[in-house]
Amino acid sequence: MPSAWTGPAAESAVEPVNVNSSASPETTVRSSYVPPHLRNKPQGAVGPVDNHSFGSGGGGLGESRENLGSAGVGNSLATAGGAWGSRSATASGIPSSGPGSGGRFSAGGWNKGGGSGDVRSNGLRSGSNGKSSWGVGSDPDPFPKEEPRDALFDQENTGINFDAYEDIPVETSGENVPPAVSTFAEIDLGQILNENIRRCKYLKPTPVQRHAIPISLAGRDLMACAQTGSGKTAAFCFPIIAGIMRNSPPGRPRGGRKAFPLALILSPTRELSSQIHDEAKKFSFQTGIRVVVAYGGAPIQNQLRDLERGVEILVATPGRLVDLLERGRISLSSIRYLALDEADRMLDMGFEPQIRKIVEQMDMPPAGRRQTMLFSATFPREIQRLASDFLGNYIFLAVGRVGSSTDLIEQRVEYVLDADKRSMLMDLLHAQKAQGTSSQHQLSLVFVETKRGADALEDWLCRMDFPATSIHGDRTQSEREHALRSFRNGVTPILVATDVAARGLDIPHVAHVVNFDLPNDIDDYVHRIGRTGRAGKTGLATAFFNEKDSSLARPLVELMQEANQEVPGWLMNFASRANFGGGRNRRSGGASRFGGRDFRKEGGRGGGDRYSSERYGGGYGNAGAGVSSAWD
DNA sequence: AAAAAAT
Repeated sequence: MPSAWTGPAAESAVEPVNVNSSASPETTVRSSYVPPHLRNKPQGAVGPVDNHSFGSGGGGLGESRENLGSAGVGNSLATAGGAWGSRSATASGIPSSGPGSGGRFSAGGWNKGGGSGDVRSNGLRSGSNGKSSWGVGSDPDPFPKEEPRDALFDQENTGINFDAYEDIPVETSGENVPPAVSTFAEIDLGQILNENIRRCKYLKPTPVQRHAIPISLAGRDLMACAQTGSGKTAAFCFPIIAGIMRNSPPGRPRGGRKAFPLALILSPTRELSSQIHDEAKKFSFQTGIRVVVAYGGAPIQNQLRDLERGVEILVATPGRLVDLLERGRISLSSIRYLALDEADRMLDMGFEPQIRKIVEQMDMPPAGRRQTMLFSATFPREIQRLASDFLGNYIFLAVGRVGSSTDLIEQRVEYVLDADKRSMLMDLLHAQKAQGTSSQHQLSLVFVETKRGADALEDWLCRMDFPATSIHGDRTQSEREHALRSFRNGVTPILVATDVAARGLDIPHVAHVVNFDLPNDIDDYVHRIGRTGRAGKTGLATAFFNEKDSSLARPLVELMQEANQEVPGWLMNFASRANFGGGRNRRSGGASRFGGRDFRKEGGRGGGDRYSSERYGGGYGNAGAGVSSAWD
């Protein structure tokens, strides 16, 4: 069901890279994952193979992404009319309406003549130029030698407010917990990795890194509560990479069709896997370590070929990995490191059978002969069972959410009838646009409840001339990747999303999260608003609330009060009117913010014992509430 | 009730 954006005309509007002249290509074109089916392809093959529905515009998309920071992209930066900057667009001589974009850009309101056919051809050209100037080396080295490499390493850390990390509460428990470090220099990660850390401009470790890295380097299993944006990915990648370098530096490919990865990183969504893959590749630059990603929605042949070329670190979603295992193309017998990211999310999504199959029923070495790291935002019973089954004598680490219970995220709730939501959203987006400067994108992430709703809203926004795109599970993988990329780099600074984007995705600089439709579960709300105010920056979250959301009123008020937010009187009324014991909405006061506890402390070690609802570590607000359930 | 994930 292609939306307006999937047509060539729409594509032309979103394709140009942003217009902000003050931003260099290096900082505006984010590092992004190149899916297997786009790698090392002769140029002409990209469009058709890619299978996205952008028509003839397709080839350019993959290309411009593949050549980060290339001259080609710079070219389009200099000339293309960005969606935000009508003035610049016209100043660059781009017609205010072009072939194929007529109707949609006549309504005015957002910008006049932001995109055009000319722009699209520019985008395409940039792709081709990039291709020819940089080439796509046929070797696995992801970083062509000069500028592009710096571009990649520059991306993640710009503007992280490290001071905001200082106050984050951290708690550890377990036997002989290795002491935390306060600098990277205190840990022996090896020279190459240290160099990559420097390239990434990581000046000092984040709290989760300070604790998790020494724990993992000491060879201990780890169960950790930490959110994306806290530096979690590096926290489990550094020890893996350092360990591989120290104990079994990558040698020749083993040959044969079966791959024998040394480390496995499981994550719930394709986008998250792809993001981890990007990070891991940066960290293992010039180590010889090969990082391969495998997930569904992309042709398996390319992943098979990548695996055949050798893999030390495999990043995967569970479904595709099971497929590959069943085909006998991967053996887990060499696994020495296992990391499960967003474990609660994976269980929510029904992955437990696949995960258990991967970890327990294939040929992976058992706990004790491998090192296991489990990350989860909450600690319900299923996670606890998973932990006692997968981990041995582990250390428990809980890290507060960056910006939790602070005023880093300003939460607003507006009473809006369904019929008025669109016009209200329009007002917010206009206000958001007015706040942005020409050099700084003000990204807005709009959550809706259904995939249909996402399509509808995106279509409407586009018709109203808002530079919007969408991400949800009915879109093809390449559409999803393109949407995310185009959002991240500011081409379409409005992203309409279902909960596929609620967790895990680390999108820097989201200025505004709009809950166009509120979720039913307060946990989901917390995750959604967590897309803003990241890495110590401030953010704004606006929710549209009406009678349909009554059951969320009480937990929402509690949450806002904990975070010292101003709660509107009418919402208080909803909360007091709400029938008591609103089932699952009542659960999880604080676990999503400062999560959980070491349940071993409660004598519930092992199997069937239900954990008590008693709390521990009360110093951090509502810690641990998430594990008591409505069933108790 | 919806979303995500292997085909």
